[in-house]
Amino acid sequence: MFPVGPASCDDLLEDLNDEQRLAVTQEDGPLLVLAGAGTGKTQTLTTRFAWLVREGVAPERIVLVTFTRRAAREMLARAKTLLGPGFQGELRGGTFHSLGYALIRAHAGALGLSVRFGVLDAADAADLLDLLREERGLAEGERRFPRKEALASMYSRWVNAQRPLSEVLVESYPAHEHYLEPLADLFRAYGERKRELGRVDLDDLLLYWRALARHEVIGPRLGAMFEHVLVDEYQDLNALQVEIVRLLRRDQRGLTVVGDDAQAIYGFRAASPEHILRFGDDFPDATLVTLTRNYRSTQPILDLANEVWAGAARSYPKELCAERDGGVAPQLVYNLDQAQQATEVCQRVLALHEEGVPLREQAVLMRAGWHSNELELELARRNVPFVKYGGIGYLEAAHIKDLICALRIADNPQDQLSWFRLVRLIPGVGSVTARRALDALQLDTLSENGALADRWWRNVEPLLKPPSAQACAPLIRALNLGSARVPVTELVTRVKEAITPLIKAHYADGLTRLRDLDVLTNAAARASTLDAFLAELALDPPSSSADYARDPQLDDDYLILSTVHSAKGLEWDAVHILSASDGLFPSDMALSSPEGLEEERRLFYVALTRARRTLTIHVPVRYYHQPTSRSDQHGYGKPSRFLTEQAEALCERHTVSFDRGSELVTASTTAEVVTVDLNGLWR
DNA sequence: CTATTAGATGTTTTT
DNA sequence: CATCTAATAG
Repeated sequence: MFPVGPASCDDLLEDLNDEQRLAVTQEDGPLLVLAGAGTGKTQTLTTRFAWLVREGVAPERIVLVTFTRRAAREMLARAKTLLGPGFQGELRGGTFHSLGYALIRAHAGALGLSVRFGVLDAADAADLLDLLREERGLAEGERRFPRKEALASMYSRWVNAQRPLSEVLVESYPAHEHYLEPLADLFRAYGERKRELGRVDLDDLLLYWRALARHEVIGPRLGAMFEHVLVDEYQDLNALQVEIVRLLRRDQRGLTVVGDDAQAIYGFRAASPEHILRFGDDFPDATLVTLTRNYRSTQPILDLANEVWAGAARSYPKELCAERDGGVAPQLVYNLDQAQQATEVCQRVLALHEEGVPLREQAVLMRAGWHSNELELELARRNVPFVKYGGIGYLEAAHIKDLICALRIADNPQDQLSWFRLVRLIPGVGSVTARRALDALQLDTLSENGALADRWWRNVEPLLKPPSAQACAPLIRALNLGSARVPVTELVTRVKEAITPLIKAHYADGLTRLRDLDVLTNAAARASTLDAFLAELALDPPSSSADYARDPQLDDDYLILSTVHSAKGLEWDAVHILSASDGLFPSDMALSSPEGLEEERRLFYVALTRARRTLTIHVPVRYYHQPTSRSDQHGYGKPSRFLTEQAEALCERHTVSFDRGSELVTASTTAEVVTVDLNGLWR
C-alpha cells in the first residue's frame, strides 16, 4: 500500500524519520499528513517539494498553498534552500488570498472585472458597508443596527461558511437575528456596489477564484497548471477553500495536505477542523500518514500539552512524545494582578537573558493584542527592546488611510471610494458635500476618457468654498503626476508633501501623526510600481511594528510579543504565556458556545506547544473587568479552566508574594497614584 | 452644512 | 480609553 522511498542514501531523506520519509516519498494519490505540533510538519512538506522536483517534476508545476503570510514566506524560503543555489526561478506559492489575486488578475476579463481592479482591505470593506448602511437609512432605527465592523464580520462569515444567512445569524449573531431582511438587502447592495466601483474585497478573492475553478473551460485549465498542489495548515480551511482545492484536483491526483486538528484556531473565519477529519470522504483514495515524534519540546512541556488536549470534548488521542531529553516542569506563576504580572514577566525574561537565552529566543504570547498593554509599558520603561506581532492597527489609523487613498487616486483617478475619503479631508467639507462631489464624478464617468485627476477635480472644485479649494491645489498637482511617467519614489514623496498640511490641519494631534507617514512613503518608494505596492498593502499588510520601521536598535536582539494566532507555526526556547485566567484566556467572548470553548482550548494548546525548553504560564489572580476604566471594579478571576488540577500538578507553582508586590515602588505604581490625584484636581 | 462637544458604548483572533 | 454617535452651536 505504501510505496517505500527510493533511495535511503539520498541526502534529502537522511534527516527524516520513517514516518516523515513515508510522507515525503508518497506517489501520486491524495495524501493527508496528520502532524502533531513540533513533529516536523514544515520540513516534511518542503522536503516533499524538493523530492518531487528530484523525481522530475518542474518546480513551477508545483504550488505551495498556505493560510497565513508568515507561513507562506517561511515555507517558500525553505523550499528554495532545499533546491540549492543552482535554482534561479521563482517558486509558485503563497496564501490562498494572494494566489487568488494573481489568478483573478490573469482572468479579469472573463470575470467581468477591469484589469485595474483594486483590493479592499478589511477596513475598506467596513467603510463601504457603512456608506451603504447610511444611504439606505438603516442607521436610524428604534433598535441598534449593527455597526460597520460587525457588518463586515457577519458578511465575511456568511460568505466563507457557504451557508444561508439565516443560519449564520442564528448560530453566530443571535442578537441581530431579527435584522435578517435588511441585512440580506445590504449585503446584496454591497456586492453590486463593489462591482460598480471595480473593487473586490478579500472574500471576493476566494469567491472569484472558485468561480474560475468551476468554469467549464477555465477550471480544468487552472487545474492543469499544476501537477502537484501542496496545502499547509489544512485544518484552518473553510468550506470555500476546500471547494477550491477539490476543483483544482478534479482527478484527485497530485494533492498533499498537512495539518493538525488539535491546532484549528480559525473558526471565526468559518474554518472547521471537520474538513481535515473528513478528508477521506472528500478524497476516497487518500493515504494517511501520521507524524507523532516531537522534536521541539521537552517531555514535561508535552505532558502538560497532552493533559490539556485530553480534556477536549471530542478528543482524538494524540500523545506527543519528546525526542529531546530532559527538561524542567512548566512554571505556573500566580500574580496579584496584571501590573504585577508585567513586572514578573519582565524579571523572568531578563533572568533568562542573563542565563544566556537571547531575547529573540523568547516570546510572550497572549490571547488578544491588548493583553500586553501593561507589559509593553513596563518593557519600555526598562529599555527592553521588543517587537509585537498581531493586533496592531497601523494601516487602520485614519491618517494612514488618508495617504493610502491619495496614492490610490494617483494610481487610478477613477477610484471613487478614495476620492470620497480624500475630499472630506478638505476644511469645510463633510459627508454631504463629499457625497455631492461623488455624484458629480459618477455623472462624468461616461462622458470622456483619459481620466486625469485634474479632470475629476474639476467636478469637485465648484462645490467648495474658494479658499478650501485653493488649499488642495498642490495635492491635485501631485496626484496628476500619477498618469505622468514619474518614478514611484518621486511621486510618493510629492503626494506625501502635498497632503501633509491637510492632515496637520484636520487632526487635533496632527503633528504627531505626520511622523507615521514617512514610514509608509519609505516603503512605497522601495516598490517597483505603485500598483504593485497598493495591492500588496491589502494582501500583505505590515504585520508588526518592525516591518516598516527598521529601528536600528532592534537589529540586535529583541523580545517577541505575539498573539497566539500570529505565533502559529513558530517556536522559541522560552515561552511566557500571559493572563491565563478565565475570561481572558479562554476569552469570555468565545464562551457562549461549546465550539467556541473547544477552539479556545486548541488555542491554549497551540500556545503551550510553541516552547522548546522553558514554559511559564502567568495567572493574574485579580483582574479588572474594564481594564480601561479607572474604576476599581475587579473580579477575582479563576485561573484558566484549562489549568485543571491534573494540569497544575504537572507544573511547578509559584505565588508572587502580595507583600512583595506592594513593597515594590515601581514607576508604574507611582504613575498610577499621581494620575489619580491629578484627575481629582481637574474636576 | 460643518465643526465641536458631550455622552454612550463596547471591546478577539486574520486574509 | 478611544471611538463612534447624537445633539447643538456656529
